[in-house]
Parts: sequence; C-alpha cells; structure tokens
Amino acid sequence: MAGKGRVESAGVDEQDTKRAIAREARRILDSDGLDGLSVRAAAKAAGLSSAAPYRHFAHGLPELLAWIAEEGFGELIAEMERAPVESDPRGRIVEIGLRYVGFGVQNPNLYRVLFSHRLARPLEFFDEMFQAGEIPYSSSEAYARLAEIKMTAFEALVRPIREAQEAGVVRAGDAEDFGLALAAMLHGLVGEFIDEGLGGRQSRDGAWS
Amino acid sequence: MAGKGRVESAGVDEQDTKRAIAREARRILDSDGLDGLSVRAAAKAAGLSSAAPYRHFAHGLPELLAWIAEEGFGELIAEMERAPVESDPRGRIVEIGLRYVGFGVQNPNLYRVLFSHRLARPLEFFDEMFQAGEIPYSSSEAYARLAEIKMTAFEALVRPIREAQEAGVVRAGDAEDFGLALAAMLHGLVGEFIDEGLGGRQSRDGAWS
DNA sequence: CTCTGCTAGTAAGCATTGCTTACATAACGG
DNA sequence: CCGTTATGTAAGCAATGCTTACTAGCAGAG
Repeated sequence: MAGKGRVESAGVDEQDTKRAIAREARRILDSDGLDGLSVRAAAKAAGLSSAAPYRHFAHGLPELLAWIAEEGFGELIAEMERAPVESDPRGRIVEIGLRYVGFGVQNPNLYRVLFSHRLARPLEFFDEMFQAGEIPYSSSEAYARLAEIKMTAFEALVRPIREAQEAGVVRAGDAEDFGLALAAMLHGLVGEFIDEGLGGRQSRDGAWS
Repeated sequence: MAGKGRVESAGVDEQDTKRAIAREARRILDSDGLDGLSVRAAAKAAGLSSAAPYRHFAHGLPELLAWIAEEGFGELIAEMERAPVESDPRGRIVEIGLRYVGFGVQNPNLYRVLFSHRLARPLEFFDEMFQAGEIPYSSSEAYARLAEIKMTAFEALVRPIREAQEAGVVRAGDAEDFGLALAAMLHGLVGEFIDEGLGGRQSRDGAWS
C-alpha cells in the first residue's frame, strides 16, 4: 500500500496537486493564521501524505510561503489597478492607497506573509547562492518570481506618481523616493489597523468593513 | 540527582534566574533572530534544564517574549527621550522620529518582536480572559505591563506633538490622530529599511550605521 | 517487447520544539 | 520538628520540518 505513481495523466493537470496543496495552505492561513499553517496540515487537507508537498515545494515551507505570497501580491496588484482613472491624477494616487490599505486590513494573515522577513531573507539567500553558483536558477525559481512580482507591485505604486508628475500636478522629483515614502506610510497604516503598531489599541474602530 | 531547591538565598536576588533567562533569550534573539530563539536554547544558555523557564514564565514562550518586549519598549522610549529640546518644537518631533527609526534599524530582531502580532494577540486574549473572570489579573501581569509601556511609548510620540500645538507651531487638531499617522509612517519606514516593505530592494543603502 | 529511467506518491523515522507531569530538594514558618 | 512553598530536574508527549528508503506507473530507447 505504498506509491501511487503517475496516475492522473488523463487530465489537463500537471501541477494540479501542487495547486491543490497551495490552495489548502492558503485556506488554512486565512482562517487559522500563520501559526496554524503547517506543511503537514496542508498536505492532510489535500488528502496527501506528509512528505508529498516536498515533491512540489523542494524547499519546504519557505517555498510554499513564497508561492502563496506570489499569489497574494498578484491579488494586491489587481486590487490596486482596479482603481478608477480620475480626472485629477492625485485622486488616483489616493484611490490606490486606499485600496492598498483596504486589502491589507481585509486579508491580515496573508498581508503578514507578504511582508514577513522570512520572505525577505530567502530572497537574499537566493541571490547569494545563485551568485556563488551553488544552485541553478530554476531551482529557486519561486523566489525569483516573487522578487519580480514584488517589484511589479512597487511599480504599480510608482507609476501613478510619475504620471501625476508628468501632468504637472505633483511636484517633480524622484518618483521612486516618493513611492518609497508612500509605501512606508501605507505599510505602516496597515500595521496600525492590523494591531501591530504603536497606536494599535486606539486604531481598532476603523470601518474598513 | 534531581531538584536543587532554594539554594541561592544569600544573594540580593529573588528573580535572579528569571533575569538570567531573559538576558540569554535576548542575546539569542539579537544574534540569531526570532527563529533561533527557543525556550530550551535560552534555558541551556543560562545553564538550566528545559523546564526551568516555565517556573518563571508560566505562559511559556509568549510571556518570555512579552518580557523581552517590555524591556525593548523601555529602551525605545529612553532612546526617543534622549532627543534634545530644540528651540523649534517641530525640530524635536523630527529628532524623535529619527531616533525611533534609528532604533528600529539598529535592533531589527528586537523591533520585529516589539510589533509582532503574536504580542498583540495575547494582549487581547488577556483582556477577554480578564473580563470573563477566567484569570486573575496578576497571572497575566506581564501582558498588562506590556500594554501599559506600549501606550507610554505612544505617549512619548504624542506629547511633543501636543507641545508643538500649544506653542502654535503646529496646526491644532487631534494630537492622537496626528500621533497615529506619525507612528504609522515611522513604523512603515523601519519596515522598509529592515527589508520587509514594498520598496525593500531599493532601500538598502541607508547610512543608519 | 523489454529494459531503463523519471515522476509522484507513500511509510517511517529523526531532531527540535513547546509544554506537562512527577518528583526531589532546600529554605521558611508555625 | 514538620508541613508548605519555591525552585529546580528528569522524562516524556504531541506537533512540526524535513529526510530517507521504497513503490508504482508511465514513457522512451534498443
């Protein structure tokens, strides 16, 4: 009663079980928080053995989290880009900021994963290992994609700033520095509402629905 | 070869071993990060058995972290209040903000503990349990003290704002709202420099020494 | 057709961790 | 002098991350 082999070759799948594991992991994360998420729990929820996830996420939990974060950043970007184009470019910046904070508040557990330093560190490790030639690019592909989409999300914040500058509505300057400051403020705001900030006790009565 | 009893009664101590455990835990936290910190490691570093810490930190790791966070907030407050009194009250606000960010950047692992949601949650649990009468106040004394000093830290940020308002140098308004926004911005900035923020890859070249 | 190799699972187990339980020892108070 | 309390130890449980050996099915080479 061991070993199942390449059974499901008929379907369109390929990475079907991989997606199933990630989906269950995401479900557990949303409902029970990061502390409730474990490789075993995700595997069990997907009807697999404890070791199965390591076939699809060779680096184990970090890579699983990276996968989830990649999806999460995608959702965050989509939410930001859903902001309507206003007549005043400044209004669009505000709209995007509001959507950013709203997304964080509505998905606190996911948001914490997105900006966990456990995610930032692997990115550096990947850089080092890749530059040292210890590992082929593809084996840490997930981290590379994560770094890319993270920059894309940042770009989604910087672009409207640049547009506002080109329209002459916002003072000229380094759009990336402006973006950095904006990202810091939004990130800090989410932290406050998620109950991690200094003013956490006071900031619980927001109506972010 | 088991049991040592109340041996060290001659010293001035009382909570000597407790402080020793916390000190080792802090050392491990600073050097190896939160992932490297464990109750057992702290106990071993203090020359004790694995179960010893639970005598002093009945709630285990969460309470140990709360203790560390309490010390950490004390250091943060001290650092902020070291800001010189300037002629311009606005300058003092900036000075305090700079010291806040500097502290976070220089103590990243501690800072992450200070604002971990694992710390925020116990505070709520404590509130609920206390209001439900399930637990005497003193048994969660550590969390109560933590909540208090956290508000003190926030107060250290709000006070100079109020002073600036009274001096007429800063537009009047709700100082707590201003403080909340300031806390959010500073928290977000630290996050960026600590490598958790959206612009993380770009913000590494600060000279915070 | 057969052999070889690859893919994708399983079962079992190791080390670590948080925490609990049972126990031992020493100081203190009546 | 004896019970109580404070403070430690040893041992062990359950959960977790991860590894190792193994198995089963499919695909292609000869």
